[in-house]
Amino acid sequence: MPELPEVETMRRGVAGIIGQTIAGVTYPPCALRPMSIRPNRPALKRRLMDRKIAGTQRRGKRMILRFDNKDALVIEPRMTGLVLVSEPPNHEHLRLILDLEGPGECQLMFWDRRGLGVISLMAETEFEQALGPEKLGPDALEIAGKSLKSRLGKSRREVKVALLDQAVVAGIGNLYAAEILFESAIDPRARCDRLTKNQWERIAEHTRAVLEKAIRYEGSTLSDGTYRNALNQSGQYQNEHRVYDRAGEICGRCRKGRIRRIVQAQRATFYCPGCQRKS
DNA sequence: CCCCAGTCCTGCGGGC
DNA sequence: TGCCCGCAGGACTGGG
Repeated sequence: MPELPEVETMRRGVAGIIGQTIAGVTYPPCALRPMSIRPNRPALKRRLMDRKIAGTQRRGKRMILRFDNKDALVIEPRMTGLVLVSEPPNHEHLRLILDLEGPGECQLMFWDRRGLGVISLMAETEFEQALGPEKLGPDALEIAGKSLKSRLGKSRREVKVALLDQAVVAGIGNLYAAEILFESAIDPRARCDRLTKNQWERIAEHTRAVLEKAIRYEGSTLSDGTYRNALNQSGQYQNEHRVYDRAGEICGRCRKGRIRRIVQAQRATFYCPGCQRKS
């Protein structure tokens, strides 16, 4: 499930496309539900043709291609979407191919098994509305304790649920929320309004540290094997998980607690009852 | 403001 | 052995 580290890994993996020009846009035949594309397919094709890729960006869990005319192609992989410059896992779930022309020319592909992903081409004003500070909080790689405290300090929400809110901080999903709170030694059920300044600082610090380390490991490929980098290779961070998907195991930090799985906001949460505290 | 359940969707693994 | 159901969860929506 691509969260910030996986999307950042995809972005870095396609660095070679910068400077190339879109010479072809194709939507491969797909018996399954097509990936959602805005505007519609013919219009997207028309607006993409002959555009030069000026750069790539990432905002939270979204990857962005910037063009010479300031248009932005915003890619939200959601659960199973991949951005690739090599052979996709299969052709059945291939949704879009951009033929690129220029030095080191290649094909840029979007593959999405479940088809929950979204691709949107936006002009500048639309982009600023859709990805602006109203919709998305600060990027998780740059989050500060102060910012978390000012946004959540009076909230009665449980801290783990609040960290998944992209308007608070952009880029954290279910997996990394669990790992960040483990490293911060904070109980995921703790109420935001009961956390101290020091605890917010710890959360911010470990958010950056966990995500940076996960980027170095090129993200997490879970047992379903879906997530791959731009070259269709697995990530390695799943081997570093301390709590996620480790229910029943003895905690590697306190060596006493057993990792528990609970449900918060209809999502699985993993934590160590031995060393993650509410206050 | 926040919560909850439902929606989209496919593949897989547990249970019978 | 085979089949069916439930689960996986990112973003969003409508009702409370």
